[in-house]
Amino acid sequence: MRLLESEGAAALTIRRIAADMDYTAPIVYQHFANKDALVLELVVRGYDQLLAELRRAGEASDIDGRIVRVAAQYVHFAGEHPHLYQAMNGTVTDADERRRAAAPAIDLLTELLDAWSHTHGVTLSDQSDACEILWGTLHGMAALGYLDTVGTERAQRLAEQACRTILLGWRATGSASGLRAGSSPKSGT
Amino acid sequence: MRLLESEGAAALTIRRIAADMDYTAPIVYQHFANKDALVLELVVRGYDQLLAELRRAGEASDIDGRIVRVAAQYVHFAGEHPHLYQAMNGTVTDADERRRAAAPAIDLLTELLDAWSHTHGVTLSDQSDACEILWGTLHGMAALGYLDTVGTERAQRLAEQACRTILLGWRATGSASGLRAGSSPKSGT
DNA sequence: TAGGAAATCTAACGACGTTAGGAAAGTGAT
DNA sequence: ATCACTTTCCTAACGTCGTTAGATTTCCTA
Repeated sequence: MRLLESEGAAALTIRRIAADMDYTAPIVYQHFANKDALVLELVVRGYDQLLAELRRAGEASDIDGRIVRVAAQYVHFAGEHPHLYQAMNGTVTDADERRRAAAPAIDLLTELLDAWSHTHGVTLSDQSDACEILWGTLHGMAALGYLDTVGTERAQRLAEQACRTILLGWRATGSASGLRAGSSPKSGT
Repeated sequence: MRLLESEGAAALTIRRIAADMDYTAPIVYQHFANKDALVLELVVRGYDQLLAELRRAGEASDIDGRIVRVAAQYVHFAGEHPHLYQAMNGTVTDADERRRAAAPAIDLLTELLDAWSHTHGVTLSDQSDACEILWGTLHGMAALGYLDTVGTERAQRLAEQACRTILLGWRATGSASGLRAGSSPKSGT
């Protein structure tokens, strides 16, 4: 993990891992069936850490603030651990195992959305759809952060903004009718 | 390109590329400085094709429909060309070059958003922020499509839904006041 | 037809993931 | 202390990768 985070995926070599512990390459295969299994372990631990940080960020009082702060923390994590995050979402470990590793974090989002819809009296058309949208958006903003033209801090801001916008949009759809294209937006029931 | 799309990035080998054209490996280096440059060329062509498809999808009449259809087409492209799309967003080609390749497609989004805000009389707090959010969201939904639990069709639907929700949210923020919160304390702009 | 230029191949280097088989080191009983 | 046995670790190798140097072939021109 130390090697991955400090020198990137390209440096994460079986021989290099072994050498950093004063061993030779074959020793690694006594602990992992192959390199993919090793990377998967790193990915799982990455999601564990991410989950812990998201939980801590979701301890605010009001539900909207909690969601927004979780979103910001997600992008912050991606910015702090770029190589790890890219391994967590890369093509080395297949999609199914990644999803399984991410499940608890997604559950956290589901809980937050549940509380949110309950608090605001908004029934989302599909709870699971809403969760996926939020999850996907966070990943999208995190990916933006790696572009030189965006950067982590702005990506974090964008995540908060996107989050607030989506929540607002859901409240608008939830409250039926809502906006009118003209000039005076009356908020209908 | 044919090899990448049909057999994936793992099969995209210099020797394999050469063999498929009845040549040997060194010949490839007369056309590309190294493998990264070759992959970059594929990425650029991928963005060209994506841009063309997005343009075609953005020919509907009403502006909201155009944006939503572009969003769906983006995710559709990612689903139709998974290996190419993953190369376009992978870590092999660095972020700066990817951004440059994606620029025209992002410009298209900017134009659409411009027309949208003009049509609805909504002035977005930051045009460029809005564009990045939309762009990032599309990527997020596309990434979701690769999960077994989501799939391309649902990801496409989610993209349309996320798109509509965000637009609705922007109209709500743009029209000030908008919804009455009822009780929730929310952070201002 | 000879000679130079262009095109292409063979062979190799170092590094990779991975495996097989042997050396070394500890452990227990005699 | 010596033997057998198990555990631990390393050396050596295989095939593949990206990449480069040098030889070889092919082709055009004078």
